[in-house]
Amino acid sequence: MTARSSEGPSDFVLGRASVGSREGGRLRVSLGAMLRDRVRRQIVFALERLVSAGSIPGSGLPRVVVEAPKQADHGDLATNWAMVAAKHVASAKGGASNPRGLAELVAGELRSDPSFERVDVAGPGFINLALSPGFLLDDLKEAASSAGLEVIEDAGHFARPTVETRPLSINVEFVSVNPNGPITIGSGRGAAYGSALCNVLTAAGHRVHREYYINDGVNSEQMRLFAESVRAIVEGRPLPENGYRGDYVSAVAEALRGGPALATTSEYQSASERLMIESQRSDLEAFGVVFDTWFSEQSLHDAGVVEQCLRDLEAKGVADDRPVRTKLNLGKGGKVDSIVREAQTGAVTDEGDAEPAAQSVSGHPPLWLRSTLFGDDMDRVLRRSDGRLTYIASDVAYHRDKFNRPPNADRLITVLGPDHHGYIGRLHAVVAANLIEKPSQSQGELSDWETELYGSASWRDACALARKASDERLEVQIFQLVRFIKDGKPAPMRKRDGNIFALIDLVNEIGRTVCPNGSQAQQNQAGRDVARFFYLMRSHDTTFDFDLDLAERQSDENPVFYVQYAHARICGVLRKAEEAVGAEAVEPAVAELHPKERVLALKVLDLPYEVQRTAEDYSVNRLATYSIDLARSFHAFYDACRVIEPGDKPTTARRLMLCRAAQASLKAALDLLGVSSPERMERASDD
RNA sequence: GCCCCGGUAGCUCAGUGGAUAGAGCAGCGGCCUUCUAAGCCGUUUGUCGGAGGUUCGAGUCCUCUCCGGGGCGCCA
Repeated sequence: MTARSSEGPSDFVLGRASVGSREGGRLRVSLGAMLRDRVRRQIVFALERLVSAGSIPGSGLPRVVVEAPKQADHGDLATNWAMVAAKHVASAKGGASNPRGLAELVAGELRSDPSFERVDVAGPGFINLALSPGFLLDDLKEAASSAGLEVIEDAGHFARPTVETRPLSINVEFVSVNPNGPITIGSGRGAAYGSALCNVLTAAGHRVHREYYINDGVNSEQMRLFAESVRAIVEGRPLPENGYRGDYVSAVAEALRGGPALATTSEYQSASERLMIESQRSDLEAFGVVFDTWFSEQSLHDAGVVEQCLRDLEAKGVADDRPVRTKLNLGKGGKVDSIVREAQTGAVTDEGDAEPAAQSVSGHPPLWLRSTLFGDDMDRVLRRSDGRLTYIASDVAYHRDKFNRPPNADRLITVLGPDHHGYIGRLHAVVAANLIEKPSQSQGELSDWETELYGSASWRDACALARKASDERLEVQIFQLVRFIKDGKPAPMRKRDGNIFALIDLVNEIGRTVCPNGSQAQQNQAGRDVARFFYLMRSHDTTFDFDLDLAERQSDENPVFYVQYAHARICGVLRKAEEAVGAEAVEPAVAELHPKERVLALKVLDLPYEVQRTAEDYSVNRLATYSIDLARSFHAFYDACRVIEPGDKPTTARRLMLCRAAQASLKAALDLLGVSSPERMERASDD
């Protein structure tokens, strides 16, 4: 998050803050949503008083940013405002002003505010704040009476004061593999990431649509080969070259053998696809991933919209069948050095050998998407010379559909695996080609390569504008490779039959190991919890090692259990309190907090902030880190502070409130990750 | 060649332009008559790959560079 310098007082002063507003009769303050905003508001009030008194100028002041200091003895929260503001104040007054002096001025004002227990100026000009217990308890009360995720859904409204966000309609497409095999442990990362991302975006107030794009185009090479493999097995013939093999292929063949007779490969294709899609759906569900829409690529062809889209692109001048392909020679930083036009003399077979045009199946030249107009490094084929349409031809229609179909997505997020990295430029070109408008008048010099590629400044600018629009509306998130570690060494990703391990097998294996005496359902839950947490622990943007040895350990070192155990412990305390104290209403003691209580309270109240940031940068792993931190804070508190003290009911009431708040935050964080929050965890008393 | 990701403690990794860079694991030493010890507390560990730059301040931003992983099809 960047601190924006402001134009005037209206910005540095409250901005659009609306803390504690009511909307629809529902109190929006929850989970301390933005404890930081409440603090920020108090600081802004102090600054306003200083402005009124003429101590500081009333304009040109920077925005107040509240941050958490790394060192605990630097207080609960801090602001660097004085350091940033010093130069503005100095120039406004035409004299020197040092950050520390300015900080002292503001600190003096803040000391009269009962929200703060202590206000210190430190280092080069930080203002360190220790919050008063009453201030913290107000927020904890809200959090304690909340019910986890339900409340977090309001977090987006709180986000507004700090960052301007408006609720968007977001379509998130993830997993989207061919229906030619089970969901693999590789796709598992995308499944975990995509589903958790959707949870977070929802929590931040957006309307989210979860979508799976079924790559079932009848022209797909892989799908045809898959169908031919299944057919070969059913008909007892040898597999085609590079055909599909493995248990699941036989299983599909077996299932089809029992059904109505199939005559053609395309009948085999649609029948086996249906079976695979059903199996993928059930595997994903076992992994806690559910989609709103399963969108069939083939349905676009069937409806004729792909052909229509191609005609539209030709009319717009971004697709044509001239026998030439443009490539961009890119220099450092993606700058275009020069362009190359390659004459396309004929069709290229699957083996990559060029054939004379006369021998190509149809004799037609291919239809090109001129994606280089939008910065892609080479033009892409939409219709092959044999007349068949490519995958990106469907993508043109698919993206148009995603934008135009209700609820009319404001933004598309597409989650892709590392092998699709090269696809980003193409996708943006596809969207830009859809969005391009007629060029208007424009001026400016054209470079050599621009002259060759665009011919005119107005066309160049129209293409650049379309690409910009595409960048704003489509966000491609690439997740990186996962490496599985077993016995301390990288484990093979493939089984003996050559297929990548299935996600469902990973879930089952972990479940069985971790929960040997559990029921099928318990094992599935445990396997899912561990697998999801591990997938989400690390940034999706980094290759990471999935440590199977650690994942399958049913104990202390396993971070999943560490976090879940904290939740179970809280539930245990609350159950005990029910018996010991009952429903007796006692006002929580507003008194000196134990240091561990304070740390826990601050961590609990940090959740909405974490959710907000995660919804901004899509770094879902942050919530896994947060849940571990929160669990740690709780365990430390639990060990240091007795909660149920029959002789001290006010303190008991306060600590129970803290427990309930911690429970709400912890459960919410786990819910967002798609991991369960057990109310009890019994240690398996064995060996 | 170009693009993407990474390089932080012995290992796996967090880290929001801020103060003395943090966890977990591994190692060592303590703590259950007490709300669940799947827990807690203490202790050891750093040329943040390297070089410049931007500024009050850089692990974080920019440029260059070295090393590792991945990607560059009329496949998806």
